[in-house]
Amino acid sequence: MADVLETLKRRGFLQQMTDEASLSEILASGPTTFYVGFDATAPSLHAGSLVPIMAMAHLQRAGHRPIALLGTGTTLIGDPSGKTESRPLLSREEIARNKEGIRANLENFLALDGEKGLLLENGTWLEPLKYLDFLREIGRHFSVNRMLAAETYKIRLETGLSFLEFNYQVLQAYDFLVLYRDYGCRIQAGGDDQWGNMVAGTDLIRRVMGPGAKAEAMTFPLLTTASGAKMGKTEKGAVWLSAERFSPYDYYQFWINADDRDVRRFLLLFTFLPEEEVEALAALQGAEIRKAKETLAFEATRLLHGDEEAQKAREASRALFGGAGDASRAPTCILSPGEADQEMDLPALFVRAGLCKSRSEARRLILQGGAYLDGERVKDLEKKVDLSRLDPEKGILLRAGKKKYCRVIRAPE
RNA sequence: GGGCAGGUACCCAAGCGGCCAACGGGGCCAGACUGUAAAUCUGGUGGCGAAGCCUUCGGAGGUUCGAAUCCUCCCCUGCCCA
Repeated sequence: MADVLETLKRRGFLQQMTDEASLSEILASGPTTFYVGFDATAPSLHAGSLVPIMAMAHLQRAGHRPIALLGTGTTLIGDPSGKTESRPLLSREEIARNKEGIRANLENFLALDGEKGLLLENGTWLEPLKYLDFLREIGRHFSVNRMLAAETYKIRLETGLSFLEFNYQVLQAYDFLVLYRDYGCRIQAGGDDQWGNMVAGTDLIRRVMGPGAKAEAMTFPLLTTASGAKMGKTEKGAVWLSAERFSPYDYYQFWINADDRDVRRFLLLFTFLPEEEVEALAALQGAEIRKAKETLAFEATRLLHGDEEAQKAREASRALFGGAGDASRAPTCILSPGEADQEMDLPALFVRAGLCKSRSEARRLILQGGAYLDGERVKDLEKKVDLSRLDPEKGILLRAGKKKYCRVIRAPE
């Protein structure tokens, strides 16, 4: 069995470990069960969750058994760790809906068939808990003094921390105990903001299961891009993993627009390319780096959306930005025949294609010279576009600014 | 429950009766320069528009020719006290 911990370390996955020697020993001794928790706060995960997911995939490839734990119970509480304010409470219905989306995201990367990997939800054991029993059996192991001193709650102690949220850590620790006891899960992994919650879990296991109990925790770095933004967020919002919320083309573009300084790190984290290959790509200088970015984008898109979608996205990207490739793969807006028969002025067209939010915004765009029709800059606000004779294949290509494209075509009668 | 301080556009934050669609900064958008990078510079950043109009300053009422600005009630947040 290859030293997967070493691999993870070299590829930049590891931030903190409770006991590196012990972890290494556990992983080397044979197939091991480990878990990573995911909050069910949204109907899709976003790119920020990719680090843990990729780490899980590496471990699974090395023969270990991942448990993806969906926080259907803990999400009812809300994790205050490192947050400046509490989130609105989610209903059970929302959480149930979110769960399905997240499951689909995870299954793109991991086998969660119950054999090679498991998908569990902590609502299963948290929902039936009896308050008094829980306090007596689990609550007594927690020191309020220590929890209050924790760094993750520091901000919240100034701005307000409700008793509800204060319980989050206790519940997450309890999760680990349940998984340890009932599923033989010995390792918890997660983002570095989870460190406090994870260590609370290993402590609880030792206290409840006795000093011989060996449970470990490891965290992954919380990535920021070289320009300081949180990984997985763009100005327009999160980079979702669900194709419905964030198209494969947009996903591809997200990666290809990576900052130069991030390319090496991203290739190591978000692709399975061998390290030598990554180093070769990362060594490219100047404009050549675009080759490395194209590889990054293609591989990352392939992992999430599959080979076919990745190829389509690459075709579109090449066509729009390089002049080669098939432009019909570009994002497309289809007009009904009724719509197409009406003349539209330029602002209306840009709004209809979704490139601008309001007519005012479209007007600004056009006035400032950021609007293009089939590659030609257009500055005439009044210009009418005759859509009734659009070529049903090619349509007309709209561009807003440097990077946003939309092809408008007319639906067949 | 009592006392105090607050709630202004994506965020921070001015404004405290007309000159306010609301200073400034950040962010974001566009342009120039580039390599679909970074940095830099310029312009823009509620909506509809030709002028102009319409909707905004926690919510609802009120005073006034005129309110983000004054008054009343309510909601929310933080701090201190119970």
